[in-house]
Amino acid sequence: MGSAAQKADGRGVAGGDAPEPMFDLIELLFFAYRDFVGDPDRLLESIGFGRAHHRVLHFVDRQPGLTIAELLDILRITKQSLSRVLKELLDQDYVEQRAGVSDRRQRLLFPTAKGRKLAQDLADLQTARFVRALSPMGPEARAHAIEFLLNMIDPAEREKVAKLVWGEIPQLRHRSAT
Amino acid sequence: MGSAAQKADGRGVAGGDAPEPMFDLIELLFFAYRDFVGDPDRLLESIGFGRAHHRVLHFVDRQPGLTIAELLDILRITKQSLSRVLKELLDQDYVEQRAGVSDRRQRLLFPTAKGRKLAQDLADLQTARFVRALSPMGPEARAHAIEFLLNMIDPAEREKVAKLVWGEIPQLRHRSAT
DNA sequence: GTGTTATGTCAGCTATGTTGACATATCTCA
DNA sequence: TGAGATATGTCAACATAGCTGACATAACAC
Repeated sequence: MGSAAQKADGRGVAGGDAPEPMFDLIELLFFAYRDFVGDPDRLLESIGFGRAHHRVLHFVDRQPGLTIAELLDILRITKQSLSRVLKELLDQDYVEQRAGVSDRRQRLLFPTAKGRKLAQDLADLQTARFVRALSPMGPEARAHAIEFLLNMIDPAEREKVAKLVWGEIPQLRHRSAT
Repeated sequence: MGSAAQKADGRGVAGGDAPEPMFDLIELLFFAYRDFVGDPDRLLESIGFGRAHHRVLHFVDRQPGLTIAELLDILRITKQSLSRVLKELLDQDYVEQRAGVSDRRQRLLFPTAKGRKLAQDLADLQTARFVRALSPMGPEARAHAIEFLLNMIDPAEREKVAKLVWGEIPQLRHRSAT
């Protein structure tokens, strides 16, 4: 870390201690995330939806044809939690189901035109915030933010997330290993 | 944005449209935040606490002598929500109250030794994740992450957050206004 | 001494997660 | 072809953490 090597509390004298707590990053990430979800929250509330609906719609929009099992794996919630929210999205024509082609037990999820519109509006709100955050920074700011956020994810999850985000991994992005 | 100026859907022909959705940043922030709070969640669960307890303890630990009103303002929750969680922290000796000195209606909140220990353990978990994320990146990665996250916060809130995080604002950090 | 403020508390509601148990349709494979 | 595994649905009950509204108390301010 930068400076601050001296401290007067009970630790940090010598030996393998924890590094200085990064209170700034901890708190900034807390507030940044709150505002990041705040924009969508307001729009969703106006149509009687919540964050849970947002997550489901987002991933269905991004991965049309997603199965229930895949969605549960991405969201890491139980099927009972998912079903309440998904039922509302289906009933109100934001999402539709079709039977799987090779396996007719599967329910493939697709956004309707109405669902794609809402998903796009929500993504636009969040994108606008990223644009406002990054535009006053250097040209590499976006790449740095992507690398930083990817590195914040559990290493065991990164490949799965990268596949979900970019399809089939863009180019192995570790400045690390060497 | 990098490339991708052509698109085939119904928009983006000309005129002041929204920019391309930044799905990568949207999803990476979602997963990064989930893992960021996942470490504390597991520790908290082992002692019967939840995220709400974490937030309260964190800010009491960081701002000893915080009043109820100030805490409500930081967390943006109602006093009824706060009171349930705070009561448990008080009952179990993680936090203690003292009457305000100049205004005895106020309840000043302080962490106990036990509370400081827990707050530190939680902060250490989150700090370790930041260290793992930043160490394979360049020496300026931390400063970039701080600037990025601060810029993600609502402009109207930034000064308040900066004061909370650094005390009295370090040095005006806008590469933006030129 | 009256009105405002800081806080506490009771009661009930909502959103979103959980577990456990069981039902149904479909697939797979011996 | 039939038995077992799999994908999904559903019922019921519960937990956490937010909310609103109403009312109480103590201490401050003028």
